[in-house]
Amino acid sequence: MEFNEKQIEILLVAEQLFAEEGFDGTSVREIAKIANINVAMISYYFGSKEKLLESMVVYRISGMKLQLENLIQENITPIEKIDKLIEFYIKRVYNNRCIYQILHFELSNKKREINLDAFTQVKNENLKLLESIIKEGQLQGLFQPNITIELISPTIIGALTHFHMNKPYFSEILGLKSEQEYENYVMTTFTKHIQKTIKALLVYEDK
Amino acid sequence: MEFNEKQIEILLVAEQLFAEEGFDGTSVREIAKIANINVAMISYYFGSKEKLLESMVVYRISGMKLQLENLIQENITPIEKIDKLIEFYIKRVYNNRCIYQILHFELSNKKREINLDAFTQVKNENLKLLESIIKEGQLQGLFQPNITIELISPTIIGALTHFHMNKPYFSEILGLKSEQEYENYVMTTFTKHIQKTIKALLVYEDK
Amino acid sequence: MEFNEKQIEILLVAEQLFAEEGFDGTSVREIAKIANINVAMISYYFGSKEKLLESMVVYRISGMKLQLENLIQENITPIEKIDKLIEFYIKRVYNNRCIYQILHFELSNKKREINLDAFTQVKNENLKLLESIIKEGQLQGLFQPNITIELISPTIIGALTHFHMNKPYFSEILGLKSEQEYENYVMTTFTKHIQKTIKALLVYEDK
Amino acid sequence: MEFNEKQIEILLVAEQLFAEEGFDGTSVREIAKIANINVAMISYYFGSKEKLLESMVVYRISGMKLQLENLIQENITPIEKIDKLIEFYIKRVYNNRCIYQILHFELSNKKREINLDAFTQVKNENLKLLESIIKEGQLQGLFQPNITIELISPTIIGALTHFHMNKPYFSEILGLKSEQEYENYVMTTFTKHIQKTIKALLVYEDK
DNA sequence: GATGAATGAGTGTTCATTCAT
DNA sequence: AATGAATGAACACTCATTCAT
Repeated sequence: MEFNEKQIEILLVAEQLFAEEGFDGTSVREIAKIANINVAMISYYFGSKEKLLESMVVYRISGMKLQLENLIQENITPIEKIDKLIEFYIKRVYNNRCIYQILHFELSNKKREINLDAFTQVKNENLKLLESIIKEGQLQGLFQPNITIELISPTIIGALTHFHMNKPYFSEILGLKSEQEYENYVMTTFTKHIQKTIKALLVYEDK
Repeated sequence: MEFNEKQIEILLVAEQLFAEEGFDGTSVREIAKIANINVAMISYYFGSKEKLLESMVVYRISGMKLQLENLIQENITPIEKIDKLIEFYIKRVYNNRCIYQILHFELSNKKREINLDAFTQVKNENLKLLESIIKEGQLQGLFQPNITIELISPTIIGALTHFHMNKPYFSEILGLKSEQEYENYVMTTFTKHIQKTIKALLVYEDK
Repeated sequence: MEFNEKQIEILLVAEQLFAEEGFDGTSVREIAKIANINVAMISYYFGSKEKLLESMVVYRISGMKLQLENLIQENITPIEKIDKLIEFYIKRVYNNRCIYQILHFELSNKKREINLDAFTQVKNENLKLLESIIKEGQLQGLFQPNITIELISPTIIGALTHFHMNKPYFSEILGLKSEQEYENYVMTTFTKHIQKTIKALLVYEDK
Repeated sequence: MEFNEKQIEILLVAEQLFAEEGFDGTSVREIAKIANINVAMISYYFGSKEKLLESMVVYRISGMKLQLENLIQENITPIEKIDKLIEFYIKRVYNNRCIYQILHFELSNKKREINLDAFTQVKNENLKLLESIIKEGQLQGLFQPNITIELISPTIIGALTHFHMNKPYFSEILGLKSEQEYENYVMTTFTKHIQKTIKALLVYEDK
């Protein structure tokens, strides 16, 4: 599916609004007003408000697929790979934070039924990649056995999501005064914290 | 603020619906129907739908306050305290998962402005308690210095929240076939994973 | 099902509008405006526009049921019974001409699916009554055999309906200048014409 | 007014839809989709949806005009003429049942104002022809005097129209299982019933 | 001559809330 | 104290039509 310029503009406006006010909390009129188009255009272009959301998912996920394959190829240690993977992961979630937030909500919303196969596929690929890195590390005797690999990804994304959802609170206690400072914190201190946490987990010998 | 029996029933019904379908996705008629009361009761008892949400927050948080004070008193090692704290923490979030989920989204919703002072206060107390434990451990040379204490709590809650939001996905890949199995997994494997992760972080010596 | 005063007022307004402008050609706002009520009342009272129509049918048909049973009991000749039946029949259709017109249309409209069991029942009862009168006449040697009884009723109603649908045309060529004159024509000349027609059919010996 | 091939195709599609779902119940998009043309074509070719209807009337009526003139010329008895006229009449209405059904309702619709002069003209010609046949029969002493000639035509068309509008009901009670059986019934039993009815009326001596 | 894009007005319905009792 | 009736505003969506090309 391909989108024209006007459609993409609508998608971007809608994405921000959905993230800020929720899907149900956003009216098509609001979207139309901000996107500077006629209300009817949304039905015209996407069919319905729900289909607009689906198109949004398609649009965003199509831009997430590839990219990280070459990460594992590089001739670096598993530890470094983990660092790189986490950095890449956090960047991706942060850059796509709107759609992540929207889906985060709609996923847990029993009412809506969106086709999330593409999204699940992305998650599965991530999981497989992570698994291969960890197994490589375990073979080399660097990582401990008995790692619940499936819970690593939610630890990373969950921490970031929670942090971001409570942005005002954390900005306050961490003294982050601008959007720039906040983003900088995520990309440095926060990323390092997560990297350290996961690496610690991997090498930590439980009694 | 105190609530009578009928009000509490409304709060419980509304809590579940808000969690399942979102605040905007739930109509007062729906609540009234399930709670078996007249629609007008909601405005009558709480003033408005928004104030109902605020009352819900007050009601739930008032039941969260105290409790953990005596945790730190016990004559056990900081490591054991961390274990206990995390277990307690996960249990609390899991048992109050509905209100957590609701707040998770309403917090990040620019439209809504709920008074969250009580909630912030709880978070601050948690943070202080965690801080005192970690500092105790650091003094005893058990924990590393340079821990970003503020990011530990979001790591715990974030992981759990994310896990729970993607319940269908994780139930699938982990083979959890019933509600009971799922809850059991959270209380054992998941809890151990988080405990291990945080303890690893605290003792892990970064190069 | 029972209707209160306000509901009946809405039904009457809607009936006239549906008859004049068709179901699809009438908006609920138009009904609300003329009935001097809020638009939301229609959904509130009847559930939807379609259910309003169904209620209208129920309301009108419930007033049609009984009545004619005693017609056949009277100790008069079959010929006189036919006269009485036709007069009664024309009066009933004419007095309920709005709902007849509406149903006439909606019946033949593939889109709509209204529950017409009650209406069908009325038709069947009419048919049975007519049948018994004609058979009585045939037994007495007054009426010819080989009457297609099922086609008598459509001849009567069809003629009246067609006449009424083309009211402007017939008023013109028959010089009926007022509503009163028109109604008077229906009740006298038209009725006599139909009575004569049906009686002729019943006694007419085909070669 | 002349129509090109494409216009005629649109008219035919629209005619069927208008008959099936009513004028207001049919959208131009629906017509365009089925006729496999662009939506804008309808406004482009006909000016508007309403003018499309008017064109349809013009188109259909132009094909109805002549034809029956030679019926009366033939050297047959008035009775036979009546039979022929009714047969011709029923065939014509049946073959043009779509436009008849449409007009049936739009005529009685106060909203719409279609130019029906051509249609009225056809009706007047029919009336005149019928009148001349009956007067011929009366002169020959075959028909009774005191016939309300204007009510004969509505009796014929009305009966057929009513029968057709209630097609499902009559198909049911008459055991007509296919379109073919139905049409056959109209052309034989129904036609004979009407012929018999009208002839009976004409020769019937009222007490 | 013909059409895809776009529009403003209108559709039926649902919303949270208020009012009279 | 409690509620059924009622309301105006808003909802997503569809309509016939127009316009630029």
